Amino acid sequence: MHTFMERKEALKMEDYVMGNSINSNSSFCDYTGNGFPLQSVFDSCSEEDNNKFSLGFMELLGVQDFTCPLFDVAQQVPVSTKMESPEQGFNLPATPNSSSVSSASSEAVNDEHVKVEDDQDEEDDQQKNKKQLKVKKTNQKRQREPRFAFMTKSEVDHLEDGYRWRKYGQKAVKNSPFPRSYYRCTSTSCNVKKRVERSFTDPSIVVTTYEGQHTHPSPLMPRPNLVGSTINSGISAGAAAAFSVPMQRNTQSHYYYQQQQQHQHPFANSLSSSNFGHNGPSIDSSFLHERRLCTSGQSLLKDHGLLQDIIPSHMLKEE
DNA sequence: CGAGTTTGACCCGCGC
DNA sequence: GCGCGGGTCAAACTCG
Repeated sequence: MHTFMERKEALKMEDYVMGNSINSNSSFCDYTGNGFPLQSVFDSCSEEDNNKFSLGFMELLGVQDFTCPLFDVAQQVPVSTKMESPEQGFNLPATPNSSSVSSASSEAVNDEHVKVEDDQDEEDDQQKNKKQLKVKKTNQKRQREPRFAFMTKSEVDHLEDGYRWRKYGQKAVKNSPFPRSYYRCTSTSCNVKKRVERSFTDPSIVVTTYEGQHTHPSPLMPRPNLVGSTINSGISAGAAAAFSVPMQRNTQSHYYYQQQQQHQHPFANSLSSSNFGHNGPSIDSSFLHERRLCTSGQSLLKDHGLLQDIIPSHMLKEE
């Protein structure tokens, strides 16, 4: 946990990636190729997911139409394992009980089954736990929450975003001297996770990946629904709350607000400036264009404005 | 003492 | 099938 002063100091450093070291030192492809795969940015990308994405996660962002074509890259999760409907998927709070009906139900059944089996051998508690874990994993693995990643130039790894996080893991990242930290929202029944890692191409850049949606208001942001309006963009408050992008809070609102005024929040800027949330077709084509260019993997990053903060790296490529 | 962090071990998916 | 890497768990530890 960083003190306010530390945060403040760090935030002074905060300078959304655009026009900064990343594009000067490396392309996004370089970047994503180093411990931050494209799918990690937005990896809910199957055709089916695209629909869900557009109806759920991106709906939260106020974006619908542009998502499908945008996020069909690098999809790795089998379609059949994903949420069965938007209502069961991204639209619902990412709680263990509701993240996926199919998952939750099957999980419960399997858990029960496993328990019955293992009760025969009481000494096998550990094994039992592992079994349950295994079952859980096999069922949970399939469903992936939509992820949202953005990069921030900051000296501190863990950016304050209004939510409380508990670190549950840290892993060394291949090809990177910087470890990746795993955080979970401390609120019970809220299984939002985030990963924080530092770009090794530019150690001053922190890559934060959010996964899931908060099922509760920010403990440090008593009226989260005001955030959306404050941002003055197409982004919904739900999206802001869901992905808890570092933004203004009561305790640090002034600075954050200034950040937003000067740089604008990545969400705010990119979304509003791109007609996010208005189902505008224009954004679709432009993003599509970017994405195509990106997937071609040829171009260098240019200044997209703040889009670079929230748009997956593969979308940030530009001719 | 509770909440959060650290860290080694484990599991799983994926690529070869 | 095997090895690697990502993601998670959970015991031990730290801190307030």
